[in-house]
Amino acid sequence: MDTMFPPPGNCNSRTVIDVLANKWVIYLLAALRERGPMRFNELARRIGNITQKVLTQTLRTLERDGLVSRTVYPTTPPRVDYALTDLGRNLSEVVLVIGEWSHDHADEILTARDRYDTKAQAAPVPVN
Amino acid sequence: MDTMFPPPGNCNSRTVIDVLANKWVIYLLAALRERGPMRFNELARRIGNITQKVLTQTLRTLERDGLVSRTVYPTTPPRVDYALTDLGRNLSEVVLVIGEWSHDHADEILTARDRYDTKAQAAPVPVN
DNA sequence: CCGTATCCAAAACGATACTG
DNA sequence: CAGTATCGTTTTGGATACGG
Repeated sequence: MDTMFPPPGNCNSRTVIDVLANKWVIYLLAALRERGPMRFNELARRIGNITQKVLTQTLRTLERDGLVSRTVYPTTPPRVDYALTDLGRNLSEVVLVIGEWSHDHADEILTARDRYDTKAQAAPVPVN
Repeated sequence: MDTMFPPPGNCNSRTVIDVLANKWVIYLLAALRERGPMRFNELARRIGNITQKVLTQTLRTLERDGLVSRTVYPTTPPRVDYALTDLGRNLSEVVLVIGEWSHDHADEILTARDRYDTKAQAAPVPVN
């Protein structure tokens, strides 16, 4: 592979990258990886700050992409389990790498951000 | 680390993950990793389908986060080079992992997507 | 060449109400 | 419990024009 992301159109890699370029997808894959199969509301609580609508949407696209499986148990009330497929578990390894890097370097990013904002603040902007 | 993405508020990891959850960021880091320092228009051509506005925006946030450095050579016409910082180069390793996975599994995703769409199509929807 | 500024369209997201 | 449907807002992105 001489070039990783050949400019567009004919490049399949990009369509996959676009899947991962979504924070909800990353949180979801991470949660399912950590805890195994989970129910809808369980996932919602675990992720936090996600609405039903977005959770549903995200789960559907992951199902469509063959990364997550959906199993319905016809009980009352209904029970629905979401789990990683083999492909999804495989991808979750990548997510694990992302998570570890984030954990390890979060403070460096935040520090850089502070420094940048402080400098911007120091610019000689007239009071009015 | 018992839990990778503790639900929100107090979690620094998430703010970093949110940086990477952006296709332009991923493309940019990949391009700079592959080819070393690049000029503005060079980056634009390399990535393709990105507008000046978005390229500028993305570069600024990466600069703010300490991932990319910006060097201006005061020639006429001006020359501006963008390069990975040490931190950015470090993160680009993660991007490399993403890129490789995408390359290797793109067809599986696309196949799953086709299968899903075909099934949806097969649903017994009345003509009207 | 390397941007910024502005306006506009499209997509993502949140809140809320309702259903099997 | 596990969703769907609708509406309004916010965010993101594209197109274009202009400036150092």
